[in-house]
Amino acid sequence: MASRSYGQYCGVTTAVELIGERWALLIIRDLLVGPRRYTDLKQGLPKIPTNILSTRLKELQEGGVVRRVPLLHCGLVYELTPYGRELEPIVLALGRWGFQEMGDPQPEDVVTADSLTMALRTAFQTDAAATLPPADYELHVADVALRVQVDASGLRIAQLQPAGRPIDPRLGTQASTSGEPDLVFAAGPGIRRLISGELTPAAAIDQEVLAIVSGDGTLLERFARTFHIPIDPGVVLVA
Amino acid sequence: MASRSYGQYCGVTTAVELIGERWALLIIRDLLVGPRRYTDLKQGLPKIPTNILSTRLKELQEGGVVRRVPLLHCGLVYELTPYGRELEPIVLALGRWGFQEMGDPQPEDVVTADSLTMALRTAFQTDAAATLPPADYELHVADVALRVQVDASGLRIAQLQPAGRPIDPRLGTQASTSGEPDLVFAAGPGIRRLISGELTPAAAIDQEVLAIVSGDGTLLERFARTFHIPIDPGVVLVA
DNA sequence: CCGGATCCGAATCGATACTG
DNA sequence: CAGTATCGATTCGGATCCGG
Repeated sequence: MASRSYGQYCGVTTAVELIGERWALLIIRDLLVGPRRYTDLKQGLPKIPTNILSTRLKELQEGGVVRRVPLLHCGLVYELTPYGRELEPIVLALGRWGFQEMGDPQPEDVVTADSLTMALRTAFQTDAAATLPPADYELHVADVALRVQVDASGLRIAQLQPAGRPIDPRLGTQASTSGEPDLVFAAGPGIRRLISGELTPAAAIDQEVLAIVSGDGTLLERFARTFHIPIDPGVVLVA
Repeated sequence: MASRSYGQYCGVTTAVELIGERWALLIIRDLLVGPRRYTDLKQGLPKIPTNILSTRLKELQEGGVVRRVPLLHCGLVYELTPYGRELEPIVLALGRWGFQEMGDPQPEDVVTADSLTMALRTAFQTDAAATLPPADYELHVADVALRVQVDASGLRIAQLQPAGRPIDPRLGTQASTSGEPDLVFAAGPGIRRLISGELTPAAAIDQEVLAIVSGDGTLLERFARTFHIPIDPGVVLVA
């Protein structure tokens, strides 16, 4: 099954042979959020053909990136190996890099819980979080709902069921959430322009990119400072 | 020509749509060394079909990653845009990640000047270079020859012609090299095991992984400390 | 429902040949 | 030097099917 070789003895080449096939890095992105069942991955990657998903999972296992873990009486999950988890900073950096040229969504584009979770991680500003007071948000984008807790020690994101309860904690990085969030707000894909700094929180509300559901709206300012990906001006000139 | 979309509105997805096609990241790796002609790229990627190379270059231009620059009376070169150059830390990190699972070379595998140049950059330890005295190496691997200059201010690598002179300075990141190197040595692909720390310099010479051509052999120790990618023990256990 | 395997047409890739 | 053109080999995508 040795994938088509590039014929070079080089670290970059080896990396690309391990994770460069179509869909592979998106599978890894989702697994960076937490272990996932085959079906979870399929739902999180709505356009992936099932044969491709199973082929990639097999290849990633052979490459030592992914591991298959049976759950007692509960099916099985795929998870990253320690080697696979070393890709986290790379995937986050790629997400930041791609963010700058995302443009506006295609009509067919969806936002999934895992992709939004990772997007928030890519945008997370550790130093801002360390200097600002803690905050506890509930964020709704399209039909995904996230509980986002920020304090000086870092970032914690839990995925909520449409109903409002966190999903299966067995599978999760999701620790149990407690109490009520300080701010609940809903946004569309235009939230990207809040994170890029193109829009202030006030402007975002004005343009109906974002709406406050409940809680202290002034926290949006803190949110925007905690999650931020500056657009490099050099990039815009080039594009 | 909009490449097959993954159907998600996400930074990682956008990044993979821009640079995730087969061969794209290897083209970028080579362009990170310096601007290159079409023919240079073809030689540095011996197994790439020419139609794929031209297709990728077109796509990378549309994506704002690569730029086509005519040279006065001298043909033209491709170079990274500022946006493309932002990929440097990502490609270096991928190279380090892949390095750990490179294993031994396939019989067909080649080592190119650009891939070796980038490999040295991935392995470069800034802090070791800052504390160690400067050094000036000439390194031969297979039929590529590099002049590698290290001092506290950083790393400079020039590609030498088989004859021994640096190649066309017009195209180069290659500044003119001066004087004689402190150490000239030749190695095979096993140099990887020196860089990983599996082999000491003495053992590398012993096993004929590496041979000193001229100069002060004790500098090999300094070389090994300057260029180092530790193998994560966790990885080995998993693999 | 979970975790895939199979089949088949469409698109892409790879190898070679050829051209301004 | 800098690519196109062509064409068979592979892979991908979409749908269906299957065993537990």
